[in-house]
Amino acid sequence: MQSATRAASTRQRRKEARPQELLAAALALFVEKGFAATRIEQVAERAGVSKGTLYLYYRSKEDLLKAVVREELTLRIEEAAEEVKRYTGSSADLLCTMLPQWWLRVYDSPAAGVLKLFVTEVRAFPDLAEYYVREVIAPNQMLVGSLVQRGIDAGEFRPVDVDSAVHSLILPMVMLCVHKHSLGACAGLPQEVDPQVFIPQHMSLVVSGLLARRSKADNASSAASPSPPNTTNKAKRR
Amino acid sequence: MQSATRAASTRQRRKEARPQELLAAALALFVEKGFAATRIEQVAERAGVSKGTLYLYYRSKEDLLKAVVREELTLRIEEAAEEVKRYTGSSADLLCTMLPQWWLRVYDSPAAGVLKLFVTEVRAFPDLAEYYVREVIAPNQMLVGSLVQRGIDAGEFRPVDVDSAVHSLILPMVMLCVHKHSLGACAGLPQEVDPQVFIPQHMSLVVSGLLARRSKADNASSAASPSPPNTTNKAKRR
DNA sequence: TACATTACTGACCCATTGGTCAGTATCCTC
DNA sequence: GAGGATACTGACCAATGGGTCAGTAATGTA
Repeated sequence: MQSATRAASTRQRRKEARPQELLAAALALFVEKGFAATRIEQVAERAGVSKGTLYLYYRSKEDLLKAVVREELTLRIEEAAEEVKRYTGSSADLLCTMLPQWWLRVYDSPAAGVLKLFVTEVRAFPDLAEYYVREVIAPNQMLVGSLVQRGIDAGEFRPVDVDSAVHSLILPMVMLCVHKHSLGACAGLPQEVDPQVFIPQHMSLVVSGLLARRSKADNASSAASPSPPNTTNKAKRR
Repeated sequence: MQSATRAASTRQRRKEARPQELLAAALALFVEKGFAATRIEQVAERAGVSKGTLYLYYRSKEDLLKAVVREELTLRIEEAAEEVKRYTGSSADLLCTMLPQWWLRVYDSPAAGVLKLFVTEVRAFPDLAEYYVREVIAPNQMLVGSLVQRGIDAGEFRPVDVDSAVHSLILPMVMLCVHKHSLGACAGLPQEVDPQVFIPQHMSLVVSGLLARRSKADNASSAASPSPPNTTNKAKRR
């Protein structure tokens, strides 16, 4: 972006840097205005090149979108996989210390924007969906799910529905990222919760909910559920 | 919608029904394809009228969007307010039985679509943001927040950050609704969690997390937080 | 300085689409 | 069934924007 502002007078030849700069510009604009409402020329301008140049590096607007999503996500996935490998703590620790830290970083990274972009645009680009489920959702669901399952098997956690429990842990963070780039990005609003406070507290709440033995909440929840025994019948992971 | 399919041959005059039908058509298409990618003529066609007719009832495309959002949300808000008024149970009950039921209904209603539409389009239409915060977020945050606060004051709940706790309860449901109309609407994917199972279990998890006295999770969470005492210092609602 | 290579440009093409309006068909009243 | 009122239509207009390509200028080489 810096390079775009300076030296606008002279024509530059920087074959190496263009793709990244175009992707960054495209991500910012796609997240802000949505895919359809973003003009290819705006992307080019923001990246400091002309429209023609953009088409030198990406075949079409759609191509650009897919490149944006794939680039940022694969980056993030590799990073996460490596990190989990590096980690040597217990599984409860993983849930309560590593997950919050990881999401805090995601929240502050461009990946948060990609999440919003993704939510916004999947329906129009079904092959993105397939890719995302395979590369992002499935591994993460599996990873966190196996941690929860381990806790249940050890008798440490209540025998809850594992997939649901994973969603209880994860969905708020996803929503937080999405929110950051939708309503959260609108000016003049009282800013919402601080992720630094919310994320750790949320993990703590859910995990201590998982630990809790018999309590008032259990009765209340059974009363709420149309089919009380159901809560546990999917506890084993497929 | 039924009326749109039958009798396509004869021209119909139904001044009363048009606005609703146009809104319904617009909502469906806006949610599916996004605002910018939806053609006004598609909306008209789906509603069984011509483009010109649409402009008889709505001044512009943007006008139509705002009508869609306002209509569905104000409807939902009035309903919720009335429902809370009607309710006579305890506050813990409210959290564990009424909230899940309410969200289950939202999930199955067009309001879920509006949520996704909103997330997708707010940034482009800032006056929607102001309206939404005032009419939807603030009241709900206040309502659920006061329930949590009451629990804390009564010594029933741990002294957590109230706003964060509300988000822990609410965000997954919002995300679920958004998901339903983004990735969840893509064909050929293994369907995710069943809201019937997830929603009650989630409420139960979080509420029993709120109830829980000292447990492992607390220590873990303090370890995770960069500023351990912070977790409680915003407990009093503003 | 002359020439070749190629990264880059932006005027241009044309399909698309939000919005209009003169005209048409339906309904209502008498 | 004549005539007026109006809900409705769709051809049309002007503007927009994705994509192209003939031309330009920066760089390398001799």
